[in-house]
Amino acid sequence: MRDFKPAIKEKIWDPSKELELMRLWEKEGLHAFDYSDEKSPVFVIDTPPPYPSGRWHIGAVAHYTQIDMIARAYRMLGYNVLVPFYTDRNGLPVEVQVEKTYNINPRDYPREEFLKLCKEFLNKVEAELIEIVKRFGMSFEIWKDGTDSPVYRSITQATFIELYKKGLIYEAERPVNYCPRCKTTLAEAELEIREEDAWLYYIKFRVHETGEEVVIATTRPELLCVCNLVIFNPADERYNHLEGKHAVVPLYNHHVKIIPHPYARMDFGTGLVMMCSFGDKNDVMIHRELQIPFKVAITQDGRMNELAGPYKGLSVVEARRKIVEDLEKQGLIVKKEKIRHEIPVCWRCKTPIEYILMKEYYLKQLDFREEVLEIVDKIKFYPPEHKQLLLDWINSVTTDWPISRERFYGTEIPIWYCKKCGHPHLPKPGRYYVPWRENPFEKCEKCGCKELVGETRVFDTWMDSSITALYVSGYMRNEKLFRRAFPIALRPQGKDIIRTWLYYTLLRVYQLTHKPAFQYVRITGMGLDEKGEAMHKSKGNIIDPMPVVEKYGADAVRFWAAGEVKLGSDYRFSKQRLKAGLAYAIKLWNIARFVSSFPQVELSEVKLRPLDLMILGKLNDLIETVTNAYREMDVYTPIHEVYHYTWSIFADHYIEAVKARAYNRENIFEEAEQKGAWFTLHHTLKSILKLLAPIMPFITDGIWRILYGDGRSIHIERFPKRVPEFDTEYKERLNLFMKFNSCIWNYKKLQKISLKDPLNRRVYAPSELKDFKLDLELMHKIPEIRFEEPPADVSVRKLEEKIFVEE
RNA sequence: GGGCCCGUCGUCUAGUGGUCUAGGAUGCCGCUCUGACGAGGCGGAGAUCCGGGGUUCGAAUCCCCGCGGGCCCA
Repeated sequence: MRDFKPAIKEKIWDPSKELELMRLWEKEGLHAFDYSDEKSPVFVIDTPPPYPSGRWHIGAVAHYTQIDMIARAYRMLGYNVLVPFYTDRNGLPVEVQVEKTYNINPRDYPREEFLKLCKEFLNKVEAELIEIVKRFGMSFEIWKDGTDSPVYRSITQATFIELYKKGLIYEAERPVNYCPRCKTTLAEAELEIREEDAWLYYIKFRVHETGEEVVIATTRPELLCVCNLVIFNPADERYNHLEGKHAVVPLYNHHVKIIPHPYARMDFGTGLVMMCSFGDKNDVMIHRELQIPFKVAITQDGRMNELAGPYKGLSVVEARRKIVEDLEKQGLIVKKEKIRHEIPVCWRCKTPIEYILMKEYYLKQLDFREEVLEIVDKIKFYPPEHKQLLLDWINSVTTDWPISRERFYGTEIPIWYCKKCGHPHLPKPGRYYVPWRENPFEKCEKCGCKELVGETRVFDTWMDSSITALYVSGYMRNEKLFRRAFPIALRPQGKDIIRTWLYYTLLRVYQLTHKPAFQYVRITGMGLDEKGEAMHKSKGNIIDPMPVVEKYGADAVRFWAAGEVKLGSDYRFSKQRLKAGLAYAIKLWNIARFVSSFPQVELSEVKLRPLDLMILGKLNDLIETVTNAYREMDVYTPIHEVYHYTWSIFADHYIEAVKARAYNRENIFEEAEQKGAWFTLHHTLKSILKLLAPIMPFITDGIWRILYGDGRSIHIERFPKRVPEFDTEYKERLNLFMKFNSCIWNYKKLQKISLKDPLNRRVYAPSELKDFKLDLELMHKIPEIRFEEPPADVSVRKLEEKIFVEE
């Protein structure tokens, strides 16, 4: 009798084996894009360049591993996939970090030195990110040039120069969102809304015409000096008689009109509202609506100016305190009340923003609203409902995009001004310019003056981030690639940066190329902790991925990332699912261990039995479902379908049923049939491994290399194809087959018969199972199964419809 | 204040008018086995389908009003 020994020895898959494979992949260069391949369709993924402001939490790992799954799946679908990984290193976040870490103010610190500190910080965090990328098996091509590299910055500058020449960029002095801490203008997209405690002061005003006293509530008494109007709700009968009269502003004694306006809420404060220049967004809006001229009371460094009279020079907060004090002295404060209200804050340092007048460069976006909406229509969204989030944002944009920033670590705005006549000069695109350090112009092209001054400001970081789609596809650097790769295939990104990264990219790329930037957009939800709450540093509920990967392995984490929720929902951390992921890896390992006991044979030399065709037919369905899902950017369906097929169908039913034939110890089966079992086992396992490889790349490759790879990785394979000759009627019998097995297992259990012991009774089964007679008899050790209704004179127990056991 | 999205067992999900006295997975409980397996097998508990009203012969599924969560705008 032939002895079968598994080729796989160890009984356990140890996740620490992942480290060896990780090094192997790196050595073999498996993840590189093949620039020489001119035949395969190109699939470029616009990987979100992460901002190295700190280590990733487990949610970010889930997001990036999902991107990797799509990349790997598309490779196996036959695409030449380019997934670069580099980091987004421009802008405020690192500056704020460095300022805090070293306690320095960049405005009185040498610029070169400050930039150096920023760079060092970024390098350190970036190295950590790359370690995580590798450890979790992300098959990205790691690029050393991030968004702050000369090559990237030269592209940002070139696009600016181009758009400037096209007339899409202009300079204007307007009220802007201004962060007094970072001392820079911010775009609408860079604001965050926060709930804060504030004091609401009830202040006495006098009505000029009647002399009566009215009380107005405000959170910003320091703006009394620019109070331009008092309003009440038209339906508010308390104040109807004041219409057209004037209020006298305390301390300053100027007269302002009192009018009805629907913005005033009757239930807030006293129902009377004072409107000041730049008090908040509504103030700005109502000033515009009624065409009231703006008065500026706050300077660029956040202090009161001469309009504030005696309070000139004080900061906003100091002025507020002093004015309240003075009002109290004069008995003009009726009461103060603590309230919670929502205020816009700086996205990076969380300081409440002010509205102040600044001269900035603007990129036109209002004129492009309709065109961008049309472009959005040409892109396919996964999941489709998230498209609405983008449309809502586009429809809510109210001003052009201010793109200049009074900051340092960013791409410099490439402009020089004539010292004499102020005429702006733009250089030739093609290299990276640093205007505060160099000057490529000999003299002013207008007045001939020899002295030109470089611009000191930098761009909004989204000016850089919004051209990643061009950067990765070879724009301005590799024309040949660009022609094939653009518009690029896929933009994967989180829900939280739709209004920034996604919107700005579509806008900018449209302005530059008149095309949509991508074919597909895939939107993931946010990472939540185990309780279902968003992870925040301030909350202290950040989950570090490294201990998790050490305990469960990267494949288990990826199993969680793929299967936790459907695409688009927020995914929460779940130890339960990590355990399930590791258990699945071990199950798969042992299936492979069992299968590895048998020789691999060719289809041509075997005879397949109905049992084989049943499982192979079902495999055809699985292949179709899973590859279609991957094509639709879905990893949730594949992991669940493959899991179910492997465990609950292949292992539980087919393997159990085929053991007798695979071993064939009694020589009951002819050799070709025994080989049919071997073929089916190997063929099915191979297919499962391939279908699973994008999601669990380690264990699948671990098994593949031992059994099938002949030294090569599973990750250069293609997905299995449906084999038409396996599609037979037997596939339809699977459910009945499984039900029969469960009935017998259950019956044996009730009769206290061990599963390995014979069931010495005649069994009656539905006729559809007749073709599996021998398999079922051997599997359950039943002497005889009859595929008919039991005769009337025989005493039987009914286990299920058409399934009986003689008693 | 307005708009958009969402709300099914602890958790994730199937379900788009009748086959749903709501299916699966995972987790939990009990029993049992241990010869590919550290979740091998069998059984069990667990969901007033967010609440209310309506349309219909019939609603988790359609409509309206609430409530709760998320996002956007004002």
